[in-house]
Amino acid sequence: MDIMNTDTSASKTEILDAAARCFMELGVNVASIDDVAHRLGSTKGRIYHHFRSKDALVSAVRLCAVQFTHQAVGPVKDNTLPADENFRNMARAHIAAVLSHFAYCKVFINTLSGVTTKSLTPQEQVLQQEIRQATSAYENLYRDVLRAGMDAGLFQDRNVSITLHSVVTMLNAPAQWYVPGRPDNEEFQQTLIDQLADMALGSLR
Amino acid sequence: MDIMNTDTSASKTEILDAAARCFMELGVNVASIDDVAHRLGSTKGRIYHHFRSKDALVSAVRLCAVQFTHQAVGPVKDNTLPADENFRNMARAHIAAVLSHFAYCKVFINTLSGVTTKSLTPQEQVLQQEIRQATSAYENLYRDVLRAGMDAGLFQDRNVSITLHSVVTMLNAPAQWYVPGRPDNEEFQQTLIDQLADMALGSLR
DNA sequence: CGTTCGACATACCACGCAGTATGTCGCTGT
DNA sequence: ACAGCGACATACTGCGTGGTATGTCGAACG
Repeated sequence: MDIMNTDTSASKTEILDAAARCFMELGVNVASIDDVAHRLGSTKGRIYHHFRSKDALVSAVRLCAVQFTHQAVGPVKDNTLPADENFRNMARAHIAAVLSHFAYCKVFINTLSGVTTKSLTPQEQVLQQEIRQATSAYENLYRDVLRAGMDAGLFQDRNVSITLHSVVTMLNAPAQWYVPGRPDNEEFQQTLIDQLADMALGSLR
Repeated sequence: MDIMNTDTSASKTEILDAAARCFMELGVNVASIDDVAHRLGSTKGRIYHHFRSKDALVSAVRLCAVQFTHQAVGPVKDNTLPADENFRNMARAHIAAVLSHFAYCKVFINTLSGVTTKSLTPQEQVLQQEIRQATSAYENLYRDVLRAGMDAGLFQDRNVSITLHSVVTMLNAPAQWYVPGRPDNEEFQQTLIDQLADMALGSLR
């Protein structure tokens, strides 16, 4: 009777996929709910049945982006490894995740600023806080490794916040310029993963 | 009779400053023309007298951002220097420029994606093209140095596009997270310039 | 087999905001 | 002193869009 939880969940993720793509292509503010619905071959009713508001939909997409990367990087993190090697593995997993869930990640980084949507309902503020919390949790994965590397003398001893923000931004950079879909042989993505991870690691030592 | 060119120019830059701040604080799409006008103590009439449309105003702000950094970095570039030293000077100048013209640069990086404002007037497309051209010209400053450094064996031999995009994104990163205005002693900004430039350089070799 | 309920579709409203048409005021040239 | 123009202010409109209220339809109950 109630494995239809899977049904609603499937419908939700389908909506999220369409929303992520619309927001990616048109921009979060330009894309309308009707645009998302039209891509689904549906109408607004379906979306507003699953999400309270447009902001809620956007927040859901952003939260997914964080969860995707976290789920990709968390498992490969291994603190028994030397910090530099550990970091490289994490960086590679992160970049691969960004490429896999491109639309979500692009929306996420494009909404990092300008979310000052003034007076939002308490319901919304909770979601925002949830995202910030998830983001912080994810960043702390790197904060650990950076501190360990600095203590071990493997990384330059720099301001941790500056280092963290700079390196994470660099790892997210493909979401800003990479154009997916092209005759884009898998090979280039591997080159991208290899070289960008090396650059990120190089920026630390 | 016509040094009032200076007058209109002064009024325009005043508008641009207000627009950059509004767009930075509220987001480009959320901020309305009326918001910008209100910040100036004026009305829409003044803005629409100097700019054909809102998109034209946004484009003007973005173009200013590129010009600011170009004017800051161009003069310090010295190809007689070894590539690594040359790059470091350019990076430092770039970061300093980002901090100086923070609002403009923040708007610029926040509008890097999502400018697919579908059917825009030819007038607008010209502006867009002008911005892309200026951006390319600026990026070519770095492309030169990267190639020179790779040829000289000072930098790792990597895909130039990947390297360029990654490094420039990293140099622009402060526009995404840095919060100006705080009890922010000048000292931190110097630390930021020093350490971020070092990281960018480190990512190359 | 009637009832209920979830998952949407349809039709509609309200409003914010870009853009415009028109008015006003001060300066400048002649 | 009058014409003309530049630099705005004021008042107004139209449309896009977020949100809602209501209808429909099929599938799970009992």
